[in-house]
Amino acid sequence: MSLIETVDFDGGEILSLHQRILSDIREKILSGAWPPGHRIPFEHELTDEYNCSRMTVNKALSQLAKAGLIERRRRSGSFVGQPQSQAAVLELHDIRIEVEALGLPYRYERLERLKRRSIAEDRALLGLSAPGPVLALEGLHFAGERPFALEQRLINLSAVAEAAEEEFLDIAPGPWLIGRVPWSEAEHRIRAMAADDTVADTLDIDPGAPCLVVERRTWSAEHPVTHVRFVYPAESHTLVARFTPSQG
Amino acid sequence: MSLIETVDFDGGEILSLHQRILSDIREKILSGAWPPGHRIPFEHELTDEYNCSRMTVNKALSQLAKAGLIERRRRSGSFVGQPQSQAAVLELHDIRIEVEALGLPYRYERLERLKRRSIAEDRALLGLSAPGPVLALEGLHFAGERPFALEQRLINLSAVAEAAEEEFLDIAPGPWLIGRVPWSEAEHRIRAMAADDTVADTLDIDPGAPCLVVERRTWSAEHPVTHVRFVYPAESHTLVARFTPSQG
DNA sequence: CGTTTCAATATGTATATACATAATCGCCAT
DNA sequence: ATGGCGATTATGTATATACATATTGAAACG
Repeated sequence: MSLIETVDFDGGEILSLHQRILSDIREKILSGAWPPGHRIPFEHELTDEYNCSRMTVNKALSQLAKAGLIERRRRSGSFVGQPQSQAAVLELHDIRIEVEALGLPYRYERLERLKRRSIAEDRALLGLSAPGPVLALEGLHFAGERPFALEQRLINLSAVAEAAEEEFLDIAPGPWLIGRVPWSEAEHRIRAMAADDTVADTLDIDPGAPCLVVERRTWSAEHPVTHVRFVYPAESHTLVARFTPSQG
Repeated sequence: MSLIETVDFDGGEILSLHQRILSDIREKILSGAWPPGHRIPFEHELTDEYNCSRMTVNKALSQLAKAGLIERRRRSGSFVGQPQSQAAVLELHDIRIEVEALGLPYRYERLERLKRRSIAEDRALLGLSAPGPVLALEGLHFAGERPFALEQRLINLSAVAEAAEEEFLDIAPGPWLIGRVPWSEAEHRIRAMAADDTVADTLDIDPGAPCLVVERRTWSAEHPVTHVRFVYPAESHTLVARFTPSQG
């Protein structure tokens, strides 16, 4: 028999001790068996219960604490936390993937491409303080024959110089940027908007029709990279977000 | 001098070794110094660099791996991951807090309250398979004198029996439920919608005006608890979501 | 009676060690 | 060549131990 035991139980899943402690406690909390405020067993008690070292218990509890499920207090013990503010994780996929998930053929078409020195509006959208070259793009994502989303994008050419050479005729800027910009932070704004005449015409919907607007500002290493606005006709799109007390 | 050293540097922040390794590596990845695919030093190399034990390095790297910043491969080493699909964290606050953040007085008013045996539509919204008692509520959240959001809610009375006794005259069901339902999972759907005549009248906007709709389904311990639909006039509300490569 | 001090306690961080396991590399026999 | 085999290597998981640190509760003191 090995020194490190793995336990085969229930569904036949193999869990490490660490994971078993984690899921046991999580289950107790999520089921309500241990309500908010309840003191969970001390580390040394769990050490006995699971017949393992304190380090193993400690790692599991620290993880639960980081996930916000429990709160740890020196000298007092660990307590089930109060359910915090609703925070949901929103997965924002590439539009190609969304369209193909619907079983429809995807196509991107460039409508406009303009290189210019940033005007005040560009700088506001990108969060730039000084003027510099930007690329303004407008394009349309199709699902089959129907417009699926309108994309209006600004790229900060000081941050992504190579973009100046790219035509973006039928490759969308999103996928192009991923892979070229290493890792980034982003801020998203989601709102509803009535289609103005131009947007309505482009998306082939009625003027004034409701649209879902998703705006994203992206930074890489503190430098503004891009600002993009996606406009979806209301019928074409629902964002789905999930909240599960972190599996952390 | 203590055995466990803490290091005081830069901004004067005290970081544990563990945290220092974490933030050093994160910085290298986010700055692009170590691009995606780059092999980061082996554990034993970092052990030398930071003059600490492998366990400490291992904990830090495992954490980065769980956060998705790096990918670990046995026998090969650890590598900077490809920036994954955009996932953003959406904080969905209580409406009272949102309104008060705007500096406006908040008020909730019940419009309707109906206890009934679930009809098919209720069960579809709640995700119930068998019929049972539900409470259907409709209420209006005010910011000052103006309607801020319309709330249409179903509560599964089999899961939250006490709700049957509550009038919800001027206390919103959201805050009431928090604290009574221990920990929960939720699914959110966000979309744009045109106000129909009833909604327009209630929210005091034009029929057909765009609205942002946020629907939330909540479970606790696998049991459906509540379904709620918030309808915001487009002007009144923007959701903000942030994505930062996990600090995990 | 209030305050100060101190020991006890539970968690926080780190070490050295041990063994497990998956993947890869090179060797060898076919 | 090539297909299998074993050694090597880097990570994965767990242990026992040590010392740090915040907090509490009780004892000692003015």
